[in-house]
Amino acid sequence: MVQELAMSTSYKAALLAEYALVAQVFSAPGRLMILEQLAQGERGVDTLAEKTSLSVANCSQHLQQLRRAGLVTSRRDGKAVIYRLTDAKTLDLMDLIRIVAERNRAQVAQILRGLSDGMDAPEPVSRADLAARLADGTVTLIDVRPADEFAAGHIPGALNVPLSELECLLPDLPPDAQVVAYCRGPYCVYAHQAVTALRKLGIDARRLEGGFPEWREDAVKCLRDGRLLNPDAAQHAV
Amino acid sequence: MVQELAMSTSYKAALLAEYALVAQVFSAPGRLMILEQLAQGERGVDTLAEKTSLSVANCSQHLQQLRRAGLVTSRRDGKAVIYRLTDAKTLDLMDLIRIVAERNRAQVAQILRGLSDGMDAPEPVSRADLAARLADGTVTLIDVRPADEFAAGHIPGALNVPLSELECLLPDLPPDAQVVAYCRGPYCVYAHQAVTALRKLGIDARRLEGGFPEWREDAVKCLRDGRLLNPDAAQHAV
DNA sequence: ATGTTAATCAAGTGATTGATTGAATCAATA
DNA sequence: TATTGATTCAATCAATCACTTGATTAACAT
Repeated sequence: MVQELAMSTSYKAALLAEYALVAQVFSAPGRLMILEQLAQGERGVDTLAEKTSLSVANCSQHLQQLRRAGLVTSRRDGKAVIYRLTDAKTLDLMDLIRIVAERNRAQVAQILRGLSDGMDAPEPVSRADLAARLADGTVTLIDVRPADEFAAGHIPGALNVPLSELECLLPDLPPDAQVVAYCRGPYCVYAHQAVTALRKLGIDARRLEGGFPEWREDAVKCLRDGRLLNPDAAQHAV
Repeated sequence: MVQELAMSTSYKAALLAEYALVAQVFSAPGRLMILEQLAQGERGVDTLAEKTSLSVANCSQHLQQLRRAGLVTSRRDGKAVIYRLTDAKTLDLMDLIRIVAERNRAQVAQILRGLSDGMDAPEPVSRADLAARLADGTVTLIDVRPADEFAAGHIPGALNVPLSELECLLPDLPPDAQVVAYCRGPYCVYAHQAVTALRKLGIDARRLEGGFPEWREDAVKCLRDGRLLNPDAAQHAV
């Protein structure tokens, strides 16, 4: 039994080391950026390096740490090596890290307040609400990501309006329009900023809860359940 | 607008640094052990040092990292400084780290198989199942933690049987008894080992999903909802 | 073959981390 | 007030990490 106790501590130490290793993977801002990009879809190394403004070599090294931890897998496509997330749960973990940070670290709340620039940010719109509103046609949905990411996939019915072109949207907008903005996900600040900018102009703008990856997860789930969340289809259904 | 984009990246960098910092706190086995202990209830520094077999100074330093990250708070009780978790969500985060590790790292699955020592471990018992079974009286619930932790709080109806005293349980056990074992929580291996040992002796033993902290969380929730999960009370209700 | 592009590897640097030791601080009590 | 015991701070060391640079491998095109 003494032997078993000793075994116990060694097993425990090994497990704790494994858990710590997984946590460590999320403890570098660069890797969080990479994971955020991979959440949008599979990407090559140079694309990731460009989007995260890391050097290619550095990005590659981060990717291999992620692979060693089992969080990403790669395949070859010609000269390119394409990486993708192995498990959607990874995104849940990232989101929970964010939630714990927001709840327990005053600094985070302060930064988020800074993003709304003095205005009180309205509650985000839930994905279910968005689907209903899109079906009604009572809302304008804008995708605030760069054009290439929009092209690689977006919520049906969304307009691609990168932050720098926000003003171009205004002329086509009725004054009482309700705008919902989304971007890469919970880590991305584009939608925050778009909402703040639009509200400064007196427009009723709100943020979508989560971003494109979260919406897609929901959509996949709903399709699996035989229901429809796809707003284009929903319009016909309603 | 260019200025806003620059702002965007600086805000984003600040947020990512915050998230990375929270993740980093979970990236040391020693801190995970401390958090597991604090999940059971508030503890003083020397108790934590003893339970985790860390030096007092080292433990204190870890605790201050945890405090800097906002995950624990402290109060003074006489000469002692008592630490406690500020947020129950922290436990959810630890559990999700464990789940991601189990799903994506083969090594973890291998270690867990090693814990069952060749036998195929049965599915854990859910907490709802346990409540029902306890009410029926068709199950023997054992708490495999050290006596002092049992004394500081345990599931009503549980017998305290530390691993080293597992054999003492046998004489009082009918041969067809169903045993459910629990310990500190998902990070703890005591219950795994108790189940393996008992099953080797031909006893129908299973592990409770989670551990004492998770059960308590559930119990608190149920009390808040006006329902009753407390098995002692449930026995009267049924 | 040769060159090109994409990704990885290898080595080195500066900064950070976890742990140890011993001294300093603090609150309660004699 | 002085003492005691519990905790924290400070200095240190070895190990690790993120990142850079330059060389190397791999797939494809000419």
